Amino acid sequence: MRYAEVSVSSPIAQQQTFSYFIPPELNVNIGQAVWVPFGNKLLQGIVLKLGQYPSVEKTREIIDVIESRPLLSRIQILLAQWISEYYLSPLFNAVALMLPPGFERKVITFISEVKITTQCDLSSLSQEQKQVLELIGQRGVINLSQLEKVLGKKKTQAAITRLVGKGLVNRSYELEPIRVKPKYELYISLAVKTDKAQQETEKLLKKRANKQATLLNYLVQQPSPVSWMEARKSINSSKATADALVNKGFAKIQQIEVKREPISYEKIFFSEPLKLTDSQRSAFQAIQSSLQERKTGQASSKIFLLHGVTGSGKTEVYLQALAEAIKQGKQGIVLVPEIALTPQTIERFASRFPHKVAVLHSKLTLGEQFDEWQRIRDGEFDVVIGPRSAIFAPLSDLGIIIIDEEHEWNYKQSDTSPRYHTRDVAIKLAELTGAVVVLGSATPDVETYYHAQRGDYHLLQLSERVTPSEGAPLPKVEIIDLKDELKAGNMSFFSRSLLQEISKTVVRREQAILFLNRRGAASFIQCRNCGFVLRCRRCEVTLNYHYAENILVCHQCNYKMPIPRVCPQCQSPRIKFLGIGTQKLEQEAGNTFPQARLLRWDSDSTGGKNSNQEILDKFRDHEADIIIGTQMVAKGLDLPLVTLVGVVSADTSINLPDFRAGERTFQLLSQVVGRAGRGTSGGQAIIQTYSPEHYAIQAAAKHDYACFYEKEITYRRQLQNPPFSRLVCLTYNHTNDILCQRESERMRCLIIEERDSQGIANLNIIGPAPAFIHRRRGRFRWQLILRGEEPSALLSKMLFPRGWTIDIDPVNLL
DNA sequence: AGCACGCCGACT
DNA sequence: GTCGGCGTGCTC
Repeated sequence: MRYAEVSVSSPIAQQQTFSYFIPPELNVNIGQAVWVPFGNKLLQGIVLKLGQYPSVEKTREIIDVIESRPLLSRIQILLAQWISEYYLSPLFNAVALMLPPGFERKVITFISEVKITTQCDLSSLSQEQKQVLELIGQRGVINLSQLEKVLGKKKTQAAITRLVGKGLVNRSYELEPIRVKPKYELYISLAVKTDKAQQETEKLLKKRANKQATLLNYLVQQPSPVSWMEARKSINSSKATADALVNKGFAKIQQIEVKREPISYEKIFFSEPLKLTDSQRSAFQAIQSSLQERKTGQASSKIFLLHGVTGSGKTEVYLQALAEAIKQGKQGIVLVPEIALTPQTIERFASRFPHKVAVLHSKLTLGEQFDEWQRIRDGEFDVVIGPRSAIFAPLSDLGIIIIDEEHEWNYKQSDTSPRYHTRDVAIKLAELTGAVVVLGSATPDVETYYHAQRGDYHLLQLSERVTPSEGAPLPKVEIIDLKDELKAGNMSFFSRSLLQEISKTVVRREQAILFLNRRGAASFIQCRNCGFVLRCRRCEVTLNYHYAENILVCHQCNYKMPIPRVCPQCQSPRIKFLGIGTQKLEQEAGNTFPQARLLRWDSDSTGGKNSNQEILDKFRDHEADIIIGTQMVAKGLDLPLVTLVGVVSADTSINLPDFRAGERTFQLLSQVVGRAGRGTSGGQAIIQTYSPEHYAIQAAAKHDYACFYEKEITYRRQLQNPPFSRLVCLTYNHTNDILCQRESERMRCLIIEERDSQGIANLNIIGPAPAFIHRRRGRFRWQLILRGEEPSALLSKMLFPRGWTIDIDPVNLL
């Protein structure tokens, strides 16, 4: 095996690997990270294959291995290759999902002057070139990106190219410094035998060196080296005291590698498995027997859908299923939506499997993430819990994958390539490892439920509510038609019914949730004189007014500007604020219920690391009576004092031009309505809407998933939308709208050509059309949507110029 | 993504 | 001529 097929971290690499010669002195294995020369620079790469022959005639040599232990297992390599092929993403991007946090290192370019300067032709140089030379002259070497900051990117590039051509300057490359390192702490221990130390303690006491005596005595009692920081704190010692003992040879201080731990076990106690209800037990037993079958290697991949309303005890089923997998010597992954990754969730798992639960989470410091990853690879954990990326945790023997709230859209990575869906990756991974997949939700994704109905997945139903009090009824839901309120002359945000119930709730010293799916105060501002509406300069959307900071904010690009005194178009000072957001609602609620204490929870009110938790804690401790918020309030955990949920407007998500708008609305409403009455006192919910007859609203009010599903699946079948077809969303970005349209039309023709040459039937091409948000961050966007049985197969043979993004199985089409 | 190379218009 | 601007092609 003299050649390696390497996936390199260059964007041009796309789907291919590159062949490199393995120098005889290097020991190169599959899955290893290596340094390779690529063009004129050094890149990181991962060895995916070894072979006797290269795939091209001319090869270069691998420079060195980065780490002797392979970073990727064979299964992970297969998974990365599948992701790259299926989602049409560059291979290295797929590989990178599985690398340890902080692994990737950028190349930094430096510019330096050439020593033998021939001074003759300096006069013929341009302004920029002279400037560059001058800057370099000051220090000898300069970072290219610093230079670009001073002179601008294009100018610098041009100037440097000419100067290099003339032989006046040189380029050199260095790697960005390693971002994470193992953490070391000072540890102190005895350097002599115990009896000798005790003798010395006596001597020290006689000499009245009490501090040294105390420390020495403390060290005598420790069986192993102790953290110097802890020792210092517990006996109030000082560095001078320790140094004195070290110098005399009685103690020694050394650097010991420590792992940063995100879970603090101080307040976590072991929890026993709970007694299961009948439906929980039969669900558990189905999973258990599948796990046992797997062990003997008989069954094919098994996927379960655990369908149960909030409070029906899905988590206990997960816990016992995990315990079963662990009993068989396997490990498990638990995926939760990012927002649900609160200390309570972690604690629930950590207390059942003490010190055996790893957390992977973007809010952890890079160092914590790095250590956690290393420890998972070292086999220190049985369970890994985290958001979607945790599916790539380096476990050696995976037995079970649990995806909680499987309908959550966050499980699809939509912003960066690879645009993968965690559920589909999990199913693929289960196929490769033989693991069992458990999908859990109260409102399953329509596509998931369809597969369960067809028997592709095994459906497990949890019918009754178990927590906190046996059989607590689901909240009673009232739908308010806002048209009737208008007719009755009620112009406020609160219907008469909601107003009354909020007052009653506050008086009873209970809590209420007010839900509104829009941030800010006003969703747009308009001139009363000429009708002009203020829009973002870079995005084709209205600017939202934010009350707290008294500014206008673009919810697409976060552009901020002060409120103009007069209309920019007609100079009229009569500007009005229209549309409602959480900030405005908070203000209104303050006026309407002056006696109530309010709290707002949306992405504007949460900034720091723990603030979500802080707000939640504050509310749970009854430091507020009413919480006002966006989707976040729908996902909070148990809030036993909440007896009223008010949906101020159910209409924000219902009218979006996306075939999943109904599903989205149903899920959101079901979730938020389910927040009421989780305690013993029961609860009720009020949904305000202008479309009271809409099936999603009706079904959510009745807590009737089956009813919603039947309607929804009928529509999907009629319009041939997923799960009856598969979609691909192609978006082209350009600063020029005309070019953008032209390119989209050209691509449409190419796709039709390819479709017909391959003889593919049943493939619709919708568009091109401007995207719902036509302009974002200064770039126009046009879309093509493909709908068919296997739309991605066709695209893999095509070439897409820069500016195109391809989203396979998109989760939203906006 | 960078970077080299090559072609074309503007200007000393 | 020469410089800068810009499109094109290449990286095992």
